[in-house]
Amino acid sequence: MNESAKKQPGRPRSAQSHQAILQSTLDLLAQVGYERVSIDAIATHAGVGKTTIYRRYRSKEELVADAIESLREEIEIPETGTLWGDLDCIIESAVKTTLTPLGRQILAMIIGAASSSPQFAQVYWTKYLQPRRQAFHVVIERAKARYEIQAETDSDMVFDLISGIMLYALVFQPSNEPVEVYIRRAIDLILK
Amino acid sequence: MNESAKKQPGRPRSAQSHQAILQSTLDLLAQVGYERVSIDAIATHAGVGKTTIYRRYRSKEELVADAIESLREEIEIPETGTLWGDLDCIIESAVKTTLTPLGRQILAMIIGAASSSPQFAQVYWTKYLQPRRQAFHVVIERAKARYEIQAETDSDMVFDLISGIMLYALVFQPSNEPVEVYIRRAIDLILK
Amino acid sequence: MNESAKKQPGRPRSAQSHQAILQSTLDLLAQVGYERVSIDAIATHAGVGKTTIYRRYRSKEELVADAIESLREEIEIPETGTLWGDLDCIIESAVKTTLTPLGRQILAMIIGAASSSPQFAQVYWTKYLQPRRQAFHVVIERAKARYEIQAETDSDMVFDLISGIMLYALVFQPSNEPVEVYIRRAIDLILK
Amino acid sequence: MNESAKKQPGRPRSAQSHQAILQSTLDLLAQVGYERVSIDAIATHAGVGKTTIYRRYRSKEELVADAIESLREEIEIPETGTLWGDLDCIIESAVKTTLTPLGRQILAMIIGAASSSPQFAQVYWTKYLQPRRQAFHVVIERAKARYEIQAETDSDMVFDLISGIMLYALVFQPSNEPVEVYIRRAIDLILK
DNA sequence: CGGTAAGCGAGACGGTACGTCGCGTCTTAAG
DNA sequence: CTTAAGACGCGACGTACCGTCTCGCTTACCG
Repeated sequence: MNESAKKQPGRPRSAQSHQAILQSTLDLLAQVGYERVSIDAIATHAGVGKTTIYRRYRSKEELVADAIESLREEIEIPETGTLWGDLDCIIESAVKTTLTPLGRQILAMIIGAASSSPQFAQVYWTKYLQPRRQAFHVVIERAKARYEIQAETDSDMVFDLISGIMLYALVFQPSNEPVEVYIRRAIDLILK
Repeated sequence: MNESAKKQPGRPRSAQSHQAILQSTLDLLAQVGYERVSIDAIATHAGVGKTTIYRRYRSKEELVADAIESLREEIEIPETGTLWGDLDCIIESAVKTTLTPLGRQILAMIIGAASSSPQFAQVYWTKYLQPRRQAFHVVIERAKARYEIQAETDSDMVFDLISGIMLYALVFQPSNEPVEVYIRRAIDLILK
Repeated sequence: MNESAKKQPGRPRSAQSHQAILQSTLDLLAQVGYERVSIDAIATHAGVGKTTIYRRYRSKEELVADAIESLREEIEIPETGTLWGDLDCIIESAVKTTLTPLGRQILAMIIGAASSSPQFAQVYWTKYLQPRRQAFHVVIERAKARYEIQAETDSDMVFDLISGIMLYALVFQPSNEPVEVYIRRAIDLILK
Repeated sequence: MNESAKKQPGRPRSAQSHQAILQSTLDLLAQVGYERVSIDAIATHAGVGKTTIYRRYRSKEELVADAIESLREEIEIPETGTLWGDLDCIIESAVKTTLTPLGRQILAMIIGAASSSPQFAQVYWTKYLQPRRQAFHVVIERAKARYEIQAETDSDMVFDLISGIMLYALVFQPSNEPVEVYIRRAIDLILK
């Protein structure tokens, strides 16, 4: 079958080291932030030589990007029977993954890199946001079928608005309410 | 009037150097991004000693923050007579200032810093967003008076949604349309 | 006789690789000097894995020592019939083997190592200098028998003086004459 | 006078750091040898940043060369009244400075470098050996005036022979006698 | 003649030192 | 008392070798 897979000579790269590197990267990233993580620190924390990191990644950016990649969990489409039940699931899940030190750092990095290397943000868009947008589409279609919302609602735009307000709330905390409540209010306004 | 102004002895600080520093900071910020600007480079580019920078700012962050501050233009509340006329002005102005390399860098910086030092984002919120939110409030109130939109519309939440979708669009370019058109569609959805 | 020689099982070590390693070591040693030779480079140049080198030698020092060992040619005692005929042969041979990039590197290495590990120089002394000293002794004894020089001449000391001046000339080039001429003048002075 | 001397702007290089660097270099050089000294270690030992070293020297070689330079003491021409009195002074002084770990390391380095960059040995020759050769010339001339040795003796060649045998003795320890005694015997043979 | 044990090439591994760069501070002389 | 210049201590960067450790193969011998 995959005839090229097992052909390369020499000692194979250690999956264990690989995992340790990614985990340490995420740990330290959450602790001290992107700027202040040093490759040396990651290597030490992972019990690994710097070489082993640089063999896999050309730079801190690449390493961090892959570390973030690695923790992308499965998207599951909630099905509670009501629109707001589904939405609450989505909000909770999104808030949970984004409203952490690590989440903030990742977003900051993506936005920062987006300027110099747009494909970086593109990856995040393709791998992370796009699938959720589609899951959201399903939720909205179901709600339309139940006549909970108008048939002409543009689910993509609604998703983008929700993502936008979450990004915004994350950075600026525009309200004194808990984020979840604020988000729910916003969605309420969008969906009338 | 300001009797204390001319009191301190010695050579006064050069306003010319000050300006050169800010301009160079913005130039290089737009060119290479926050991370890769070096104080040395700014000093050289501005024809100024590093001392002169560090006398005014304690760190790169402070310098960059002030440089960004310095280009904040006056907020003017548009008054075209119709809600959409006003909104178009607001959108155009916002897009114009944000959709540039410099704009992106600034946002990236704010979001990045927001994680480690929240007061950084707070400054941006207070000095930049808050006034615009208030201006937006005026525009919405006028529209309410003209019965263009419902009286119970929460102008702050609408503003946040718009800001959010702009932030989001800026980073992820979720659509193939020009940003302005996309934003306008979004606002349309919000205001029904 | 050597009943243990052919007993060990498994694949025997490749004499071809062995030779390639030694040759590559000497080549690179002459090209870039002891410090800058890397085992990796030797392995690559010899078309051999690093393992194959480290199975034979514990360190770069050992490898280089053996490589040098390997090129030690037979000492032949010249017999031209006159003292100076013999001496000329000795000088020419010595100059020829020492006044090359490789020769210099080897000497440098020996002297360098002599400080940290005296047995290194001792090996060179025992294996290289001692036999020549004895050959020289024969030449001198013959000259004494021919009454060309005084009977009480200490051949060892003369040999050491000659070796010393050659070492010295090699490093410092104290004269504008060709080395051979300079050496001959020195010997002349020693033997009156 | 020296019109160019005091013109350069900026903070002058710290003579104190300079001294600390040289001293630490010599200390560590004597302790662990050229190969095993690390710039980091020198910097730490000297209480100095690596930058400060690299601002002055491009490489370890350059640094070490200058450190060695720095400890060159004054040459004084002995005047005991007899040739052998003078010679004993010279021998003792030479042995004292060369027969130390540091002395050996220095010689090793010079010889090693001589191969790749001959001007390195040339410096040592010009700055160290040449002056001693001249001092030695004076000693020999005085002995000639006292009719202690033949008038046609070539003092340079004698000096070179002595230097050579010392270099040789230093590296190979060809005899069981103390070095001073061995050297004295050698000189005796040269001068008949 | 097929098993077994060492050798082989390739190359990844945990380290150490390298030489460079940027930080924010300090020290000059010049204004 | 500020300025331009630039040295300072520090610490991270990414590279190059070190000597060790797997890998999946030969390659020879021995039972």
